[in-house]
Amino acid sequence: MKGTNIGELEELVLLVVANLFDNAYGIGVKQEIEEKCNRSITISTVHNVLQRLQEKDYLESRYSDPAPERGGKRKLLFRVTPSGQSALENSRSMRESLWKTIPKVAFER
Amino acid sequence: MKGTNIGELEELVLLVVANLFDNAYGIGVKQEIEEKCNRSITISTVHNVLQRLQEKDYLESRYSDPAPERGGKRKLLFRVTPSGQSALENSRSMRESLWKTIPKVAFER
DNA sequence: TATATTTTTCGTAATTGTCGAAAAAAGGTT
DNA sequence: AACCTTTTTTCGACAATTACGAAAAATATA
Repeated sequence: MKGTNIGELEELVLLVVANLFDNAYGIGVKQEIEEKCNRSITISTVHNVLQRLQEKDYLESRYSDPAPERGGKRKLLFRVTPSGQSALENSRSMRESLWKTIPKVAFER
Repeated sequence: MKGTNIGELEELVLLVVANLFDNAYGIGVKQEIEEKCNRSITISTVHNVLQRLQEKDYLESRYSDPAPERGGKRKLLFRVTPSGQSALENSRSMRESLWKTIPKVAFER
């Protein structure tokens, strides 16, 4: 079922957009993922995911004014929607409840 | 990069296997996902993921004795490996640390 | 042997994850 | 103006994961 589920990378990007708040555009997200998550990712991948999340209504976007710097093109800034917030909260609480009921023996050797 | 990441469904199945501990075989996992997670999934999908997780060394398996019931075929029982446990703990702590730093404004309207 | 039941394996299609290269937009150079 | 450099987004393609239906295997019972 398309659009109803949320993939692993999609969830990560959603969390990073929430963190960056008003600097959440492609390159900002890429850098945050590489620094905070110690995971390499290309800018194309980030943009692809951002766009898909917007189509799923988990993100919304607007253009910033162009920055007065060399190459300072306008940025496409993203923000988590209420649906996006719910999706995040749902996966979090689902996983937490599963963690809580794991019997100790499951991880004994 | 194949085998290095862990998908959303893979993580869920890993958590469910840990929960079921010594009843973690295909159908048990399917039922647990449908009941606890309120998510429908076919048995083929579950088996596919179980197998891939074993190839990634996040699960190990052994055959049970056949059950003395009509159709009681031997079950392929799964168990989370130390690598699997690490993978689970890593994604959990990564996400938790991202949750902690989300500014309040990010979810304000 | 034939049938019904439980479980796993196989083949295939849709969605998600991934990247390289091209296109756009802006400021600086000549 | 014409050209180059930088920042950023868009496009096109392919790989990995997610998802099913149908077939095969193994077992008990008739």
